[in-house]
Amino acid sequence: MNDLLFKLQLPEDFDLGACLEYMNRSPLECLFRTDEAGVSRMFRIEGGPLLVRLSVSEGHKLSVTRLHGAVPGALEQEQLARYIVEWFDLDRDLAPFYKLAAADPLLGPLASQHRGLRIIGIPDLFEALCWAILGQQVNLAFAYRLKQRLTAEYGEALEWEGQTYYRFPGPEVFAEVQVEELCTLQLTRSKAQTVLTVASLITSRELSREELLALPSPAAAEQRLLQIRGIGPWTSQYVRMRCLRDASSFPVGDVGLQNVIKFLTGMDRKPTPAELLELARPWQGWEAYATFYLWRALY
DNA sequence: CCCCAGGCATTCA
DNA sequence: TGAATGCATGGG
Repeated sequence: MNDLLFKLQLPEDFDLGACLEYMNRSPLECLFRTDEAGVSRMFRIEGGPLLVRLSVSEGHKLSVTRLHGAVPGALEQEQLARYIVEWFDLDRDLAPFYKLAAADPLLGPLASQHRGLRIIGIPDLFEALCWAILGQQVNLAFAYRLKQRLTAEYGEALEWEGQTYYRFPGPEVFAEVQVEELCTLQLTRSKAQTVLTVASLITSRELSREELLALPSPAAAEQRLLQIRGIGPWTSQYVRMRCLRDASSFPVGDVGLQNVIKFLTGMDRKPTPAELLELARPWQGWEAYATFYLWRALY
């Protein structure tokens, strides 16, 4: 079928291939499917599920095509476009980042090697919070497994051409769910409780992405998130980075980041948060991008 | 059996 | 305010 819905003009310093490499890092990823030249993802619009594929087309444009499902109206296409802009951070000018990276011994090689990679966002607040919560203090493979189970159990599935596509469940799905039920998916009690707390806050509109973005500063948004039990510094900084699109967010507690720095600098131990902050001084304003690129050295 | 993983809450000085 | 400790779970 392959209906072209619309095209988005891509910014300079965008390379879909570099983004796909990152997105392709786990075979357990269940919320989108990458191929050599693009990525497909399921959305839900008024008319039902909609399967969309993104790929690059002539003139440095991103083509958005409908593979299957409901036909989006003009308004829905605008929402979809907005989602994609946030997903790939398309409206950010990366020139300043590459300028500082070129002068940085740690970032320089990574910036050249992955040039055009952007922070792959998680525009939906509930999904972003859940992903961070699931990822607390477990290895990444297990975090993906937890997300996969949660999605398969509570999300929405769509079969098309022999593949299954999933959509992450909305927070309202968890209204009647008990902690014990989530624990059967191998979430710890604490993770299960935090997921339910967040689901309830978002469903009742006590918490929203719009509200967080409307706060005076990203730091204020972080403070707001920290008030929620089960959400600590790492989770709130991670959400700032992946959902609120704050390029200056710096998850210093991140063990992956610590390990990369240890590896790249040849330290015989992991750096302390204080040492990381010192190291990150030249990255002022771009700490999240620095972190994202540094993560690339891990896989 | 031990250590680690894209932490958090609690306690104690 | 900040360091130390307990905690929960699977993987290697």
